[in-house]
Amino acid sequence: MPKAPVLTPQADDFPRWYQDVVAKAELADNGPVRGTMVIRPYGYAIWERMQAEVDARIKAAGAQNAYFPLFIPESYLTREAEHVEGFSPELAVVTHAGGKQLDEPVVVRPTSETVIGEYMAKWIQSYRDLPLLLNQWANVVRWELRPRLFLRSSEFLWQEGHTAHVDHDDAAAYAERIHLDVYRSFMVDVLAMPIWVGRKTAKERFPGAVNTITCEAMMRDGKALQMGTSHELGQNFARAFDITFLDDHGVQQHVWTTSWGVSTRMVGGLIMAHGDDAGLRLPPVLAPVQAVVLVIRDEAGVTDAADKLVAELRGAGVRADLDGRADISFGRRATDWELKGVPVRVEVGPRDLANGEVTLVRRDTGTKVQVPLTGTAAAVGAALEAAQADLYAGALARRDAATAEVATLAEAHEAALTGFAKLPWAAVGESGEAELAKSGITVRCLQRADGTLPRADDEADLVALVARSY
RNA sequence: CGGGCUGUAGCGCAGCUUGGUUAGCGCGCCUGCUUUGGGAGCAGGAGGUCGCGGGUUCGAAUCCCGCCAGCCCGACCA
Repeated sequence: MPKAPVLTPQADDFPRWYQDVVAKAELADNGPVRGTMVIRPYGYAIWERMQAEVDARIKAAGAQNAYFPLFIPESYLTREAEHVEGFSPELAVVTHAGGKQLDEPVVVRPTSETVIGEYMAKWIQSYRDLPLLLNQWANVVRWELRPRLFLRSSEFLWQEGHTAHVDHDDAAAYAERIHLDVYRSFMVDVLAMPIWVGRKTAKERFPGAVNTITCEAMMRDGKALQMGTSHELGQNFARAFDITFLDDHGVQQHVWTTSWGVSTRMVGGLIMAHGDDAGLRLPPVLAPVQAVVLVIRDEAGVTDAADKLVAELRGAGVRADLDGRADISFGRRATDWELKGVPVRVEVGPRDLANGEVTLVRRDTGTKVQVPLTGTAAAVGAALEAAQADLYAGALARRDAATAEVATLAEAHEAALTGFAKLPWAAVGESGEAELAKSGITVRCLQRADGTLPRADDEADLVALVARSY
């Protein structure tokens, strides 16, 4: 009899598989308040790696980090009509504090356009103060009825950028720049995830935005996940918060603002885009631990050799850790590292050492090769590079195989059972969008025929990408 | 908010129909010995207000009533 699988196989029950991975790879736990999430050290290490990579890109795009308060006066939210309408169902509101009822209730930020707008108004006087490019790393609260760890929780962690510009074109260009140079670059180069970049339909747009650009990724069950968004807010918030500047002709004008964010949801996306029946598969560029050196048995100088290997790998710039827990069976430890998705395992045992070699195992492919002890660092480096490329190629192949180009709504329905459908936006329209919604299918984004970003909803010959989504 | 289901050890469950010893099983946990090249084996051990409250009964995890909580499906979201 074969052993029971470590995880529920994806093909049996994908959501169950997801929960199993989150639990067994020790990524997160449910918090005591329904919908809240405890991020465990390994899950948080993944998030910290994401933060580091995204933060560096944000700074390269010229934005600076700052921090705004968790509590926002309720009145701020109500100043922008669409914004308050969009968020009010999921607001957590503090009515009592300091032992008494508050004169004005305070909301826990669901996003910070409003507070930041208030301060932009204070700080911006002249066109010389523009553009103002701010970002903050923070937690936000959006009360959720149907929570799922990482994908949808009542409190989550994210980065939210908020910028102000002299005119529409500068704002639009910056929102697009962030989307491509920060988000797409990060998702493709670090997460090894292919994504569609497109424009949200009016129905799917951020409350208060005039345009929302999205990164849409496909999970291994064929469903879509929105991995990040950038919004052009036009002058909506500038008017609501009176953010004005004196232009170079001495004329007072409202600024044009943008906002953009990615969250801990990306951890969920990463799990579901790459994970397999043995657990997580982390792309090497992201992985908190890129290589684990595993002592098979602590005899004949094996531990010493393993220690040296770890030091050598670290010297070569590899994030390497030692697993010298020789009191736990080899098989158990091997499965644990597979669950955690560590890209490369270097196994060292007496037999290897006797031959002057080590066993190198790739997590993504499962391939095992013997390499000379003296060439380990180089072999690990090569394996990491190959794994990064192969994970991307695999995800891209799966996505393209599960994306059908169709012509009609009926065909789109069919295709969305297993993946994405691409069809002319003209064949969908707002009525078609409502029709699809009845089956739980949404228009993920609109693209031009060549895959580039549309400048307007009513451009001719736009293509709609539709799918079921998380 | 409407419909369906479930509450028994950290997790997953059996037991309930037909009330009756000390409430079991798997995983996990602790101790010891033997193990360690794919989730170890054996032996011993710890761990429970059976969701909560009431009722029926000599006796309730089991039957009855009420409550509470959670899960799944229909309107929104990073």
